[in-house]
Amino acid sequence: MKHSPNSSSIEDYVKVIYAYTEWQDKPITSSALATRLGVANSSVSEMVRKLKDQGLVDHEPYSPIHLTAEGLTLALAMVRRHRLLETYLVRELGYSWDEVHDEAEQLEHAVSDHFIERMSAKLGHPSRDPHGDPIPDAQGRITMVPSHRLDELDPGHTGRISRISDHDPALLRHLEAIGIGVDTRLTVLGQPRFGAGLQIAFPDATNDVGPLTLSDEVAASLWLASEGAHPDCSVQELTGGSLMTPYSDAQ
Amino acid sequence: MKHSPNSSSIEDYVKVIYAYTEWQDKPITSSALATRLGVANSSVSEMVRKLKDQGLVDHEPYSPIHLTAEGLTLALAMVRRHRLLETYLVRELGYSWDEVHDEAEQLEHAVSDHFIERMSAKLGHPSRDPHGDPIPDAQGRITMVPSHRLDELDPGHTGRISRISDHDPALLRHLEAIGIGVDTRLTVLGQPRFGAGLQIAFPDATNDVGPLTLSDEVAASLWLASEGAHPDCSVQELTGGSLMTPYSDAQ
DNA sequence: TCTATTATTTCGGTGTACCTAAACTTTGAA
DNA sequence: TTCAAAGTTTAGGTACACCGAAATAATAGA
Repeated sequence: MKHSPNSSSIEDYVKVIYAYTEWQDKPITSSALATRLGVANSSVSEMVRKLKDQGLVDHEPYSPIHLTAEGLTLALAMVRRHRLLETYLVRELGYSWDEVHDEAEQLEHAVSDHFIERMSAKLGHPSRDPHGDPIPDAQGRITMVPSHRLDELDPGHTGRISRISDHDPALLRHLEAIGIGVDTRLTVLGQPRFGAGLQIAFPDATNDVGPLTLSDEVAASLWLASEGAHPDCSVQELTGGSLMTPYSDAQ
Repeated sequence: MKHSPNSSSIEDYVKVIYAYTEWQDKPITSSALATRLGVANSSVSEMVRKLKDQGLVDHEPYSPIHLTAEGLTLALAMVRRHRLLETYLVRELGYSWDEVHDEAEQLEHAVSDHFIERMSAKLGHPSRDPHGDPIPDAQGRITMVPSHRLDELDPGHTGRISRISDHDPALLRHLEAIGIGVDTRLTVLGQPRFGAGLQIAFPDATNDVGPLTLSDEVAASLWLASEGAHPDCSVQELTGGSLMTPYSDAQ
């Protein structure tokens, strides 16, 4: 029932379980969790049993792992912490885009709720972090934006980058170097195939370095929000038991 | 020799050992360390052995504990972290005087050196925290101010409060309520005796609530810097092996 | 100087979060 | 339908930072 002295490992496990389903539906498996946390499979089995005892996950042996409503609440609180911290480090302490992740990773376990809310207020309660990821509010609600992974789009699709995965600093520097950031406008030219890469162009004069080829790996780290039709924000309630499902463009 | 994965317990032990000798000379004993850390004596014995193995303290069984040069360097780094964090929380995030200690206590183990230096720069490299305690610079040097504990002064002594011990939030609120803060000007009227209290007056019109009696406990938390003669700052090098000795007024 | 008190250390044991290796399920290819 | 490969859990073990109780050293008073 209660998960009293919120150890930072528990917070990490729950956060990774949540993150896995943030942009797709398949629940996480034991080994995927182990890989993402950088621990042995056996450590995951043991820890998942503990998370289950504390009511944070549902789990049957040899099956994937799901967050309970309580686990989801904790996960969203951690995601809020992480993304607010990243935003704060960039805006208030002059961190560069690619430096913030590791610092936020440490800080998210150490700061108090009071600290988080002060920070949020000082920043004007932002709803996106520097990578374009949505920041849950204090009640765990998230503002969603219609978006697709670049490597899942057809040629001709135009929009602006709404989100960039923040796990590889080298990638972030590379993207910055070639002029791609959150809100950069792009047109998809050639369809991506694994190993073949993705052709894109910058419709904006400001970024006009002509067509560009991105590797599949890079394309998979970029999300494009369509222009027109769904400009921004369908809000979903996430506090209760309902899992977040990313907006699915049915065009 | 090396104290590689700087566990936060090690940091706490070293910090407390240092703090004990910051305002007087007697080295700390095993049991005093245990009390201040809130752990059992047996835990201290064990941990001190480890600190000795890592070259952070000198210690013979049944004797008091001294920091080595290396230990002092680590302690001063932690003190710098703590005091810069307190200053930052007050100045940038609107924390009140009495809220900062616990938050800083957590954060000092989690933030990177990069974070600390950004913060220091943003604050204009302050040399005092909100309690008036000196902040060591990045090389571990401290700017000292001549000062005495209020309960060690004779009647007639006049000066301004230069430092207030930050360990009791209730005390801080009380002092604020009766108009005493860092830089408040005071005159000592009646000599303190244990259990009897200390008589003081505010020479400043702004604080003129007349003579006041403070308990010995409160008086022991207040430091008075003399006016005139020694206005501010004799600087001592603290990086190497030399322990800090508080300025001693020979008048 | 001897003893009683106090201070400190040693000893055996706890919980957490890891690990490797072995045992066990599940899955999918033949 | 079977069985080997892949995925998962169990078993046994480590390091860390604690604990209380027992043993030992220091100290101070008679």
